[in-house]
Amino acid sequence: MTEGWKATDNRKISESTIHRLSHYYRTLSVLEREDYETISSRELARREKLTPAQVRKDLSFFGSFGTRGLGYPVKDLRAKIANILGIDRAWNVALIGVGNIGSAMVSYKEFVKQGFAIKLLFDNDQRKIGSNHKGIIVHDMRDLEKELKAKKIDIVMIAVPATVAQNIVDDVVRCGIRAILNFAPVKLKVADNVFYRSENMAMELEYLSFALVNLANRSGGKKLDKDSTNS
Amino acid sequence: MTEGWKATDNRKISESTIHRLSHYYRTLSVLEREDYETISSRELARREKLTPAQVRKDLSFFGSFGTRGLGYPVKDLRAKIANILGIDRAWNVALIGVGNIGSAMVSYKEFVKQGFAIKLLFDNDQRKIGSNHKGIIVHDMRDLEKELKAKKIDIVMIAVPATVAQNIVDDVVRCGIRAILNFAPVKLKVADNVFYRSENMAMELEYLSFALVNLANRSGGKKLDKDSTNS
DNA sequence: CCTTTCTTGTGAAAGGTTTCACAACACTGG
DNA sequence: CCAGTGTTGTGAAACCTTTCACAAGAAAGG
Repeated sequence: MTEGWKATDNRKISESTIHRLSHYYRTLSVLEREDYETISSRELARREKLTPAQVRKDLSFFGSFGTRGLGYPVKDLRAKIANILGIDRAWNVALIGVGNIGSAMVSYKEFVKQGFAIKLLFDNDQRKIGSNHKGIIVHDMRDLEKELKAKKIDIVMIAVPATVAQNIVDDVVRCGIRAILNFAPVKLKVADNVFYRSENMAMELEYLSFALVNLANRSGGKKLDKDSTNS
Repeated sequence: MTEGWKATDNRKISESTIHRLSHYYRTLSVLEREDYETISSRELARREKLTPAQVRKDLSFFGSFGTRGLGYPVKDLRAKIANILGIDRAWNVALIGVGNIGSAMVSYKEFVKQGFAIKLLFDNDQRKIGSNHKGIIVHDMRDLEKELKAKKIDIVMIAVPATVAQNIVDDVVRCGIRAILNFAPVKLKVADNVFYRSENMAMELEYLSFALVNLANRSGGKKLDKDSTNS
């Protein structure tokens, strides 16, 4: 399951729209703290380095939240986006693989802040099983199904070596999990009724490397923002 | 600087193409280890869950590497992609912020494997400065410019709290760095002659959350792969 | 050397996303 | 209650990416 939801009126909602919504949400949180009452698409776009039309189109997939002549009510819009993204509730997350990256994720405060609580840890290293990370006990992989069910886990994060990641994701899917975030540097195959995302840090560095090589070769080629729409 | 390079004949190369190249590179590495001589776009596409046309089009931006009737020579194509991505050389990377995520990155083997060597660490916590992580000394942020120049750093990774990330990225750019990978959960503003990428784990979870909510609401809407092209 | 089979490379078509442009509406001030 | 200004919501246009479809070339087998 890669992409492809429909708005109320059947227009297709792209992955990019969802990611921008996440950004709007963060910006609106800041604005709310700064006591803004309303914000225009123009100002929101300026802060996000987008066009005002883009902002309006993104929001329009989900309804009309603004007032002509005035803009969008900051507080309401933020709540509405939280609802659309599903982060107005608590999600139970399990993490498999308590290595370097896994440990970092346990301590990562941004997750909790957005409603993602890591409730379960797994590893198959006997030395780690039973140990305590930030108050969470590391369980044996053999208890996977039992524990996932008991703790009502919604989302599983996978931070294991690339070589075993596919086996583990297969197990996880077999336990009925429908949403997986993968940190192993491999592309995993999942049934298409499972939501799957992958975070690949090395690939982002490769993109930068490509950019640097092309910058050096041509020493030009830079793309300017076309649509600053500064106020 | 966000996107926008041109192929030899001026066709535009998209971000997606570069990311797919990274994937092809990994698959070709596996194939080479398994002693494959050649691979067809059809087979490569099957492994990547893409269409053969997509694979051929991606490669065609950079030249014609295949032989009609035969396919692509695995070894040569891998080398060629490594060259396109710029990972056929060593890049010097510095990491700022030796907290949870920073520490994980220091130990992340995939970087070294792809030619990205972390050569420098920075922090502004006096307790961390001078300490040793995997053989690399943590430097004071005050020595930023001196050390970046001395170690000929190409790429800087930023793993500091969101609140200070913008200041740090400004400093880094002032030191002449042109490529930045950000792990802080904020969108940073950089001049458009700087290559910038951001890794935001919380945003990926939000995408999964959105997917789960929409799955629950509609219980349908899944998108099947259209183009399996199985052999 | 000819026929068959295979697979690339690529214009053209289809499909998707972003931007434009403007009608519709809301508020303000006279 | 009307004119002026500001901003949304949205079809249509522009732009970008993917897929199709096929000519061109390569190998194999007679």
